[in-house]
Amino acid sequence: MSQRKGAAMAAVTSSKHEEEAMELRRGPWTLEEDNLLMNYIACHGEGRWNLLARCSGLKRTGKSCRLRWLNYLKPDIKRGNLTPEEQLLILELHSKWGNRWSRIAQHLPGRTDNEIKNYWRTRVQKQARQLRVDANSAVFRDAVRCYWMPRLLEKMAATSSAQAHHGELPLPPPPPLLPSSHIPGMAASSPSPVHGGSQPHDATSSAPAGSGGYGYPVDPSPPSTSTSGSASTPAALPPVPCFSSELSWVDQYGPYASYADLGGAFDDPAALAGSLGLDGLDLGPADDCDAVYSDSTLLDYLNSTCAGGGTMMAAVGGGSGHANSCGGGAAMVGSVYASPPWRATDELYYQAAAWKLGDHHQWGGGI
DNA sequence: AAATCCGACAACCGCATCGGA
DNA sequence: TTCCGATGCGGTTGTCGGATT
Repeated sequence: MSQRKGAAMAAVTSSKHEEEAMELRRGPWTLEEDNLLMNYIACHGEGRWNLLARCSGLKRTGKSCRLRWLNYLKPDIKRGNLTPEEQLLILELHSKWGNRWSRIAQHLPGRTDNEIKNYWRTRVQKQARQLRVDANSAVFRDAVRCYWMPRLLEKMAATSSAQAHHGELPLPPPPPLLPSSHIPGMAASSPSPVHGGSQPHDATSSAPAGSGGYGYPVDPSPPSTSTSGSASTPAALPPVPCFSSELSWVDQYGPYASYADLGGAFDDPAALAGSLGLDGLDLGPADDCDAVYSDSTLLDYLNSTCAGGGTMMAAVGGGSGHANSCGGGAAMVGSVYASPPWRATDELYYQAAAWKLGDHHQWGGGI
């Protein structure tokens, strides 16, 4: 091929591409386009998106058609706000897999990876920003696990009881749950500091390095005696329920048994919460609970529940030094089930208090 | 009432992976 | 084995509507 001919062909190709680019539509889809796409898929089925784009009369790329169908037009797409159950599931699965949105979406029927991703970015990361911590930091993961998730459980319980109150069908019982002491690495008497305990991760299940997951670095140090002793635990602090992202019944039902897989467990959140050792805990008034994941922020909640900076700073300044962060999922669960007063998120309390009092050096750095 | 800000969500882009020729 | 098109995935941007100033 001569250079001239090649140049000519290149010019033709270039102008052709420009022409195609000129013709291709972008931006929001119109009703007509939606109808065209739905009709075509009704006749020919999904897939072969480039062919679809060419043959359907749509001036869109195959990619665009696929995305529009999967994220918006597909009949089983569930619209509306994420339920507390779904939010809890997202938090749980993100702790397991990190930003594997499509994988997470597979466990939320009717929800798309895009929707879940947006939820994470707009809601969850917002909380992290307001706390001035990284969303993947241990402190924030503690906050999610120890505050947000229990409140979602509370919300589920409230919803459940409201439904029961309105005479709806009785809920099926939750599946039998093993006591934590029966779960390897979660025995109440063994506050093992080993990261992740004996969780049945498969080769692909661990969150990508640096991309989150609520896994904790190995922290061989036992809970600080200065904070684990009941005498030094600030009485003003409310009970802090903690549970591992690797919940016992997840282990029990297999490595990827999810909330959704458990079905009935979600339908009776009160029982579920009880099974997690969260019942009977003072989680605060219901509206407070609502505020955590809707109207207000996690920081608001921390501010409201931290019963006073003075108390907390006294705890910090009173010889406890630096409170431990969660020393590992198993250890943390152990701390809940075995009920030593040491609590994984004490540091968060202290840092929130420090922040309130203007000591930004105590805080984990801005983002 | 107008301007600005902000949150939510739809859509796009670049890259990776897969499968068939 | 290599190439190439199709598809999937995750990050990012654009747009819109409601809230706030």
